[in-house]
Amino acid sequence: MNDKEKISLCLADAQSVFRMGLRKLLSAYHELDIKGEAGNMKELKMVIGKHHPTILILDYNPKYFDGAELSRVLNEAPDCRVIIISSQIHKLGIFKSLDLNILAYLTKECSTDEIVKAIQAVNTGKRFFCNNMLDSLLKNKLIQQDQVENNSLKVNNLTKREIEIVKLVALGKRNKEIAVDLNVSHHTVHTHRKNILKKVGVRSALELTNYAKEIGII
Amino acid sequence: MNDKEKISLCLADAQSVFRMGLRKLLSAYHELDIKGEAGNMKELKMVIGKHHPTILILDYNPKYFDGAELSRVLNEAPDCRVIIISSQIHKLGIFKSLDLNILAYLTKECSTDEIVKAIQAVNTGKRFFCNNMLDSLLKNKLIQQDQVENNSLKVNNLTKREIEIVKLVALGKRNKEIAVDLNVSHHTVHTHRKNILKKVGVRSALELTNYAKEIGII
DNA sequence: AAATTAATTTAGACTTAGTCTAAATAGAGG
DNA sequence: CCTCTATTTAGACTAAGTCTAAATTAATTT
Repeated sequence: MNDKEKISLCLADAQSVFRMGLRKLLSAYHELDIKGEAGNMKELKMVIGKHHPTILILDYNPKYFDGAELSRVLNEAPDCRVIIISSQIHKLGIFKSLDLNILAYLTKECSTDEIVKAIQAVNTGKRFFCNNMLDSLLKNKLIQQDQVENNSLKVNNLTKREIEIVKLVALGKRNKEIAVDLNVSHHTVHTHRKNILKKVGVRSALELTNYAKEIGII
Repeated sequence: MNDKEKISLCLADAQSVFRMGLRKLLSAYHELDIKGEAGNMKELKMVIGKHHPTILILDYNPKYFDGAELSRVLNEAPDCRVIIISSQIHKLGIFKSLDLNILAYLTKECSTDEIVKAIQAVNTGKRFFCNNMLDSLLKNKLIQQDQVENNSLKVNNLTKREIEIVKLVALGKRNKEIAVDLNVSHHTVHTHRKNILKKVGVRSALELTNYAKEIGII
């Protein structure tokens, strides 16, 4: 096979053992060409700059791959399609990330078959969500059944004002502080907060904050 | 090398890719003999029963490995020493688990070097906590500096009564309900609760519940 | 034995958050 | 014009978290 016909891949994961496993798995597919690996942000910038891969497989754990820097790097590499393969659904900026070139979301527990399928789908510009990921999103009420359609997701329920409130609540601000910030009565903030909790289906500011992190509002 | 001198290993992890990586990593060490793998509880019971390994390397993700059943299986295999290698620190029943034969805790991001070191330590009956794990526990205030000593941990701060309260709070019970349960005034429950929050270093019942799950109280 | 300390208990005052009902205003779209 | 949604304000109530204060009991030390 001509090298130019090969799918150019890079692996970014803080878990070196997982990278080893991915290499082993993908070595059976001769149309795939693994150009390089990265265990942190610095290495990722290097391999992207050096190899310009068609596809990047990324476990985006924010402890090792800074979100803001990641956005910048990926924006500078618009031709690089991204597969997120994560064990940390909690910190997925999943909906926010749809703006970027992230086409697939996998969990680390998904089958090797799904990993290969994801690569093939993404290579032809299609989206792919593994079953684990969809199950997890459904179970955690991040999405409803009617928001899943041909492996694409449509969200989110909150209004502009409510999202403003969520951001401030997530910062740990009190209702009265938020009221000052937004130049409204503290009763208003109170009501918004109540409506948000009901809409999102959580019971406290802490749970709401977790939700906000999950869907990438903050 | 004689087979009887080899360290008999089994791998239990829902992530097949990670198992592939571990196999690849450990294949370089000829004193290690990987007897079998398991991706779920059913398979784990089979490989333990069949191979009676000296060491089990386990990512104990409760979604795939039921905690209660795990305890039972490990109790029935008292000679099997366990290395936990997890990406989900949040759900670690770490202190509770010290009763079992779990001698080492690693994160999936730790270096391959530390994995090998852990196996060697555990093989000679020693405990091992990787740097990531200790950092994480310290950062999340699950332990304080003075609770780390020669790679062993001494906890926990809470009194008997406080632990009773925590359990009931974690069930979502109200102060007045707890007061009835324990035959004390709701003021008492109130004060206990306040003291617990302060002692644990959290700010709400929800955070306390998370803590209780982390340290294995519930 | 006495003193000290930790654990458990009770109490009151205050702030904040969450749950409820109710309603006014403004804008978009049919 | 009517309706629907978003936004706003308000009051009453329950629950939880923060504060101070103190009494009783058990365990430990001196």
